[in-house]
Formats: sequence, C-alpha cells, structure tokens
Amino acid sequence: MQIRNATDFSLKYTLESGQSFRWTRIDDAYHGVVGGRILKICQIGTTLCVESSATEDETTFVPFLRHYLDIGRDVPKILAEVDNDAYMHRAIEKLWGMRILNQELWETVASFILSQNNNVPRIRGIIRRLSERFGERLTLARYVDYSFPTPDALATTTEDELLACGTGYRASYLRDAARAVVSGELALASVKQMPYPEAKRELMRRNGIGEKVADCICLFSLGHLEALPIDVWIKRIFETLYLRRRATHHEIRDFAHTYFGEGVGYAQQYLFHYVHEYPDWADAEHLSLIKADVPTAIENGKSALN
DNA sequence: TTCCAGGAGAGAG
DNA sequence: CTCTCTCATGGA
Repeated sequence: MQIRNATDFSLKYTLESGQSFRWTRIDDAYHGVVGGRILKICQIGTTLCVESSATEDETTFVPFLRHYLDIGRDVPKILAEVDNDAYMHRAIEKLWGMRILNQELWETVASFILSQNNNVPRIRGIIRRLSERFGERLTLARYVDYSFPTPDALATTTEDELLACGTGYRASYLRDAARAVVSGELALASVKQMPYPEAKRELMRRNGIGEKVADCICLFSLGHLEALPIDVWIKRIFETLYLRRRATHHEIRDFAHTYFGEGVGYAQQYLFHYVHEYPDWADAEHLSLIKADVPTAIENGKSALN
C-alpha cells in the first residue's frame, strides 16, 4: 500500500526524534507496532510504501496512518510562525519534515511514565521486554514483534514481573496507572475530548505523572501543540540560547510560550532533536546565530516575565 | 567509582 | 512558593 503526496515530511526525523520508542530501522525501512499490527514503512521522495501484518481496508487505513504521522497538518505554516531567529531557522532547515506523532494514548501514558529519570535506549529496552512478556506476538514476513501490553495485562500482573522487565522503581507507577484505566478512574476516552489544560490536569492526578510527563502525553498523543515538556535538555537549551541565565521551569515556560506562540510544541521538538543531532549545538558558531536576536527574544518575552 | 538519563514525590524551609 | 533528597537501572 502507498501513501502519496507526503510533502514536507521526513519519516526518518519523525520516527527517530525521541517521541516514540517503538520504531526500528532495518536498511531503509522502519519497523514498528501501531494499533496492534506491525507496520513496515519506507519513504521514497514524497511517497510512503507501507506493509502491514494485518489485512487493511485502504479507505480507513490511509487516513489512520496520515493522522498518526501528522501528515495533513499544515506544519510548514506552524514552522513559519516559530521561525523567529537564525538558530531556530537552522534547526528547522536541518530537520525539515519532522512531525509530531499522534500516538495511541495508553501506550504513550505508559511509555512516558517509564521515561522519567531514564534514557532512550533503556526506555526502548524496557518497553520491548514488557511487550514480549505481556503483549501479543505478531509477524510480518520474517520480522517478529509484539503488541504493546493492554492496561488489563499490566494491571493484573505482579510488581516483581514488571521489575524483571527493568522498570525499576517506576513499576508501581505503571501498575497503578494500568489499574486506574481498567477501573475507569482514568477515563482515556474522555481525556481525548478535553482541551489541553484539563487533559494535563487529569493525567497529573496519577502517581508518577508530573508536569513533564503529562506534557509529553499531551504533545505526542493528543495533538496539543501548546504543550511544552521541559526535561533537562529543554531547560539547558533555553537557559543557554535564549534566557542566558539559570531559570525556573515557570520562567522557561512563560518565555517559550510568549516567544514561540501556539506552536511551541513543534519548536521544542526541533530544538530538542537538533541538539541531539549536532553535539556542537552550543559552540561559538552556533551561539553567534542567535546573539543578535536575543535582545529581541528577551524583549518579546518580557511581558510574560514580569 | 561516579555521573547521567525526555522526573516525580515527599519533606523542609 | 522553592530547594533538596531519594528512587532502580545500566551504559559511559
């Protein structure tokens, strides 16, 4: 099956920018599990070639996948709105086509609970072991993978079995969240209907979901582009490039939202991935890109800073 | 050995 | 409100 006219889209940057932990590149094709089936996707120009382990109805599958990959949203327009300085301009230019996924909600909740105080390779390993242990075996040709465990599967297991997958102290957070979904105390279907502030607040009622994880869920699953997950990297980036001083999360949030506007989630993702792709992100040459623009940036953000 | 990773919670001040 | 300490794990 093919998806045509995927313009201003990069499969590589979209799937390798730390928002999903489930995709593996083999040669030029990405293999992953979405919605209980294995997908194999490769990009040739503006065409995506897709294979599925399930029998797909093209009339529903193509729109589903376009939504998952955020194709169809006018991302160039959003990027134009956050393109406020030479530094951001370079990030957009280098990572052109990167989009923010709309991932399945339960998987995103569970994955980012596991992400706290952890690194991407380890998070991927934990999720892989949880899926092997509690998910359903799937095959596409000779490729084998496992569906993400259902809330029920994780709610009815023991904490020791979760620990055996490498979750560490996050095991109880994960199991409690699974139980809350099963009991209906955390109503995922209704969270999907909520505007950003309510969705975030509802998610943060769970033990193990703080502000950053809630923002990741809002951004990477629910399409709330005004969400700004502040991890150690985003804090470092804003302190180094824009605020040029030690800053609290509140100050960073205030500045970023004023400076970048409604598309701050997209701006954040380009900055986050850029500094990972380019380890020299804060060298003299890079700092010179933004130096002339900083006073403007601070000025634009000042109304929110005091 | 220590430090770090897409942090959060509990407690103290 | 902010600051500090701890939490399990493995790779650098």
